[in-house]
Amino acid sequence: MSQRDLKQVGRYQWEVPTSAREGMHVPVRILATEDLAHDLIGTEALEQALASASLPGALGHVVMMPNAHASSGSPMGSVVATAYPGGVVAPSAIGDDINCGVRLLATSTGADTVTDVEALVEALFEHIPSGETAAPPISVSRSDADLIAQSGAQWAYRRGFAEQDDLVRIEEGGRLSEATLEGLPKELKQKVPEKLGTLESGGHFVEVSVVDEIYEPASAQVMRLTEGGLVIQIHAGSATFGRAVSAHFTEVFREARGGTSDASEAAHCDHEDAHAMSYQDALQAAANVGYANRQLIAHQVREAFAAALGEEGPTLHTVYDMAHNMGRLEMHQVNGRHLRCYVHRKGAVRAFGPGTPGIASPYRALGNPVLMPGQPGRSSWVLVGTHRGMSTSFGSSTHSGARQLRDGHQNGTLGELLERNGVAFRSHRTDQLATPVAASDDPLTEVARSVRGSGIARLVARLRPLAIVHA
DNA sequence: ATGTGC
Repeated sequence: MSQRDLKQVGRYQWEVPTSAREGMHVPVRILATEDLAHDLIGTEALEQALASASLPGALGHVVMMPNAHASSGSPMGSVVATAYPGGVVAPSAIGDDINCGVRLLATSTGADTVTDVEALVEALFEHIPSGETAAPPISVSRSDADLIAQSGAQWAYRRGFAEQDDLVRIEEGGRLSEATLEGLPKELKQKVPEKLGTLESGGHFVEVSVVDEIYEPASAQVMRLTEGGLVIQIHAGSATFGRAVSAHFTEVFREARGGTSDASEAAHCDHEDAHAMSYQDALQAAANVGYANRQLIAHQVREAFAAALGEEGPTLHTVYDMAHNMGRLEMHQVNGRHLRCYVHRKGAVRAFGPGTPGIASPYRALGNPVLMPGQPGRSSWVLVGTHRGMSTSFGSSTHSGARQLRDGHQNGTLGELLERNGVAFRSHRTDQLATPVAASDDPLTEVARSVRGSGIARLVARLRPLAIVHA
């Protein structure tokens, strides 16, 4: 495929036709500025998107987000919808860390009330386990495993780690109802309590930020956001369990095909197959572990605030909590027909437009809240889903406002960036601060401009980091 | 994204 295959189909939309590669059932649509779209030509990420468009039963088009990058199977930052029934489910189009996602908490007080940021980041670092030896901050018994898998964040509520108000503002109420651990190998079930309530040892983080700019005051108010207000983002997943589920079913699906399939081909399974149904149940269980995990971390954040700031400390309300690696059965308009679609979102979030069924009740009329963390040390965004996104991206937006670092575009390290921007930082890993970062300090990144320009979500607020606890 | 892996 060459540049000639990339056709502009909208101001921020580019399409690679099915003729670009043998076996494609649908085109690939890139939602990006011209620069970002052209940067994808010749990349492994685009090859992976073309392969995703070849999955049996693929519908409409494969969506590539502006910051899509190569992963295993489908690109991180892509949406693949398949016919249900008639199509397939592919774990690698969902992502290994099932229900990796983001929670946003907001306070009713201004960020300026926190005078000692160092003490706060220290308290967060102490209360939220991370690193290779991280263990759950509370006792999680083996018998908790089934409850966590079946009831997600609602398990946390019953154990006193959540408020009713939290549950209302978590996607799906923090609980998917078809989840079960039945039929899974014992070693796999044992993973559930292992790292619950921890940031593990990778790219996850807790970030304290200030609401730096509000683009839509009325929407911001519904989302409990005020200019200058203190907010907290939690980025975490299903605490090793999701990866175990993904690995297990990738193997199950490969074996079911006689083990003959090319290892480079994404493992997949017909939706009607019993193996796919078992996978769906385990997928929901892993998603519930993710919701429970972020709820438990949110509880620890509250404990840390109380420890650092005492009685004068702010109350932390949940704004929203959403998955960015997940698969769901949904209804969508595809080429004028209302169809049941199985929507794989990998590095992509649900961003339903106003009034769409399935949106958490406080936001039903507004539209699906979208949480888009940026690169550590730089801006993050809160957005809201649109009607336009329903037809453009199966009601999806990207999970990150950070663009991929291109060769030759690095300028210094994360440590220098944090120093320059006055961001407090704690991590068990000494190598994190040496991570190379991009040169651009433009607060409205090209990714955010691409999302806004393509119309899949509207910007509500921009967040500026004050302190980060990084895994 | 991660007690990666060729």
